Amino acid sequence: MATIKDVARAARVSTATVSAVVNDSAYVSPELRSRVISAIGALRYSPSLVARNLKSGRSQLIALAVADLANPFYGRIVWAAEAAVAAWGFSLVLFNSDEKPDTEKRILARIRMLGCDGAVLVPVGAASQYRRRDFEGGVPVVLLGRSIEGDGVDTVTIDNLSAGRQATSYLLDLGHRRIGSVTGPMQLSTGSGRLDGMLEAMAARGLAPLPGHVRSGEFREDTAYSVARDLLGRPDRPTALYVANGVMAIGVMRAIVDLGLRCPEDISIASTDTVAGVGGLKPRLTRTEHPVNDMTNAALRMLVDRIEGKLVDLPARNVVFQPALVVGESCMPVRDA
Amino acid sequence: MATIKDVARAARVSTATVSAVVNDSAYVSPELRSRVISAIGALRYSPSLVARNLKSGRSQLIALAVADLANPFYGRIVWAAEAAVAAWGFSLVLFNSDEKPDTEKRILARIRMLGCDGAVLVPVGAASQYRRRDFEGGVPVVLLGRSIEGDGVDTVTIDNLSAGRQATSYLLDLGHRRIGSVTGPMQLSTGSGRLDGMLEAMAARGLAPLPGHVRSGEFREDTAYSVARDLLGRPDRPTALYVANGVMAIGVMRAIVDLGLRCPEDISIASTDTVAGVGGLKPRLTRTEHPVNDMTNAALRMLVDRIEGKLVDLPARNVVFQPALVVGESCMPVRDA
DNA sequence: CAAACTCAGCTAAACGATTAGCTACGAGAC
DNA sequence: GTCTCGTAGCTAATCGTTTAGCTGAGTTTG
Repeated sequence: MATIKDVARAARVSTATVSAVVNDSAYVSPELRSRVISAIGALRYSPSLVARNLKSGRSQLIALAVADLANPFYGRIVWAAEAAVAAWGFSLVLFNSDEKPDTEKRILARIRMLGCDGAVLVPVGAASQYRRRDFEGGVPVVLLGRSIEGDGVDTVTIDNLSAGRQATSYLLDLGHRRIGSVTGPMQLSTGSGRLDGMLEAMAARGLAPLPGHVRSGEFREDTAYSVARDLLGRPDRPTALYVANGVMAIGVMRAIVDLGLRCPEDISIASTDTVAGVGGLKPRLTRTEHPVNDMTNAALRMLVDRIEGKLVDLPARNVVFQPALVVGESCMPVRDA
Repeated sequence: MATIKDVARAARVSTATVSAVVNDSAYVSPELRSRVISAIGALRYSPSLVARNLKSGRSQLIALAVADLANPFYGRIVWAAEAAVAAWGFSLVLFNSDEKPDTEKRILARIRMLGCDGAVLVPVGAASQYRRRDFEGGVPVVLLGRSIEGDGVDTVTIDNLSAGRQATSYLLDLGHRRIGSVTGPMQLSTGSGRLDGMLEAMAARGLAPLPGHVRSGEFREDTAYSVARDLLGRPDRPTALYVANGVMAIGVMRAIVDLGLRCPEDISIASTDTVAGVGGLKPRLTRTEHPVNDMTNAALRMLVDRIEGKLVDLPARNVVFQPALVVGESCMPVRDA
């Protein structure tokens, strides 16, 4: 690989002149400029970002650590983040913490070593270990999707309470009273928040789920499948279910099919989040959706602001997005028992 | 951020000694070693990969450029690649060329500037611009998923011919004769290969699709939707369709629903590839599946071999994986007309 | 006892850029 | 003709590591 010295030698100028041409940072006479340019072409020179970054202290890298890459929801975040990062002139370094706090810790250390200019994190665990700018030293961070007690750090989240409330209210409006829920881990805001919203909606009408009708577990399809199989196998099974995320909804649907039940005839399903691209298959889920693109863009905008130092002294900001109810065909009015 | 000099000063040793302790690259007396270790702890020192990489010429970065991040198929590749890259001790830099050759070109330049140690590329366009080790100078590359004429570069692909043949043969075995196809761009091996496989299977029984029953377009849901709407709206519509990828299959399914048709009663669908997580929804697709994990791991293993210089002189290898037919409920025997 | 080894730990030169500060040349002012 | 000023382009320091090669004290050997 050709270096700036090779170019300087070939063009019979100093490295400073080459640098000036490359970065357009100082006036260079047309004569020398053209010599430099043709030397660059001849040697197929491209400046080393590594060297440049060592000098400047910037790496042009933004890290994204998601909680579970296997979940298509995070796939959409990755997609949006890549586009946003590229638009800002950075490159995206992707990590998967796989819902494991230990892995996340290693990732944070790695992000620091790589000298990433900033990081967007979907936090794992309930830890308040995330502090702005110095969560592990120096790197600005924005938390995405899940909120964390440990304050002082910028966050972008969804209103989980509202998500649970909206979906459940829809079921209640259809006349359902015996509503169950398959929800995520209680230590995550996305788990407890959505369930709280569901309970709140029911409480507002003087209702509460029957004992055993609320189950929580990991945000995974197979977890949801087995939980749903059990829950729906009971004699007092609910007439409707609120499912707290997209892949879980798929698992629940699979359980319904395998139990010989039909959706929505035998059981109505409303969820928060869905899996993109299942729109063509029957029944289309009734669910609340997240503005994934807007959320991701907001997170990156906040991060870049921090990186560019505009907001050094600003206190942490917490942006909350609202979910929207999208009606499919997975719910129908309750049949009189 | 503390540097190696700070640590050296605090521990009253030279930077060489600190380096020796950090990298375990030379014997250091227990006395000095412990001084260094405690200084590292006190200063929260972590070595700068940027500086290290400048010296070593390695970046510990592996780039992955996929053709379309919005396609869940690539989501699975990203997932598998992140895991494999991390297991090898590298970090993953992710790019989306969005099926645009221009974007891909910029990405290649960027990969080069970042000094990535290697790159896995899902090539866009038919270009033979990809040459091993010097496709743009210096960076080892493995092409994944699509093959390219321009030889001399390692590739990992799927047997597209076989995929098309298997899916179509299944439809033929069910008695279908008027089979159509919604397939991808002909300039991509994944487009033409799968169609060729389909035609081959039909030809083997002395058949061929009717004119207008074979449509090609971008590998996108909305493209497939409109193509399918048109194709299935015709009076001589096929009794079965072979759809060349997962998101297209979703689009076709949506078109079927919107036209008031039923699958599989009115039309059978067999596809290559599917969208993960739709397993719970009806009807489950009959499709050929790619061993995405194996393919991705194979690509990374080949890349790492090149990076470590084991195979400098080895000619390019082309590994081809076999698709497997997975039977769902989207097909049924043809009804006698 | 001096020569020959060992080897822990140090000094300093890279790696490939950026950039502060210097040089030297030409033009304008008197 | 000299002095000043402006400026194109150069020299060399710097970023934070790694590492070749050196130093000097301690040990062995004849």
